[in-house]
Amino acid sequence: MRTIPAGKVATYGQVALLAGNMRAARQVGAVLYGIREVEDDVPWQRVINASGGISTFKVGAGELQVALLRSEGVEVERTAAGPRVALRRWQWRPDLERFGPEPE
DNA sequence: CCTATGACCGTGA
DNA sequence: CTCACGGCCATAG
Repeated sequence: MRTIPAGKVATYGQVALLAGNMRAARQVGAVLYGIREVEDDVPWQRVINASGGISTFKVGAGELQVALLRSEGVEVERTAAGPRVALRRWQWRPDLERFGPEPE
């Protein structure tokens, strides 16, 4: 997760894949659940679900995540279904980094 | 060993 | 766009 660049986001499944098991997305979330926000120095805020939404249920954590993402340049829009990020544009694509920004 | 659970995912209606 | 379903697999009990 520390390899995810600031200003980009990754999905749980994506992280799971990078970790070796594409189908262990749930475990990724389970790990994040136990993260010590400050001390562990991992950009947990860059991990969102496959729909571009925030998955945490911890009160306040969602707001914090949105704030953190915005502070690093990621656009988070407010929809009826809650905060949402356009993966089309903000998802980290390790294999495409050298091609520059994704054009919408 | 067996069941229930969950910061998930993809597909199909 | 929304919703339901089935699949996943490490953990906890």
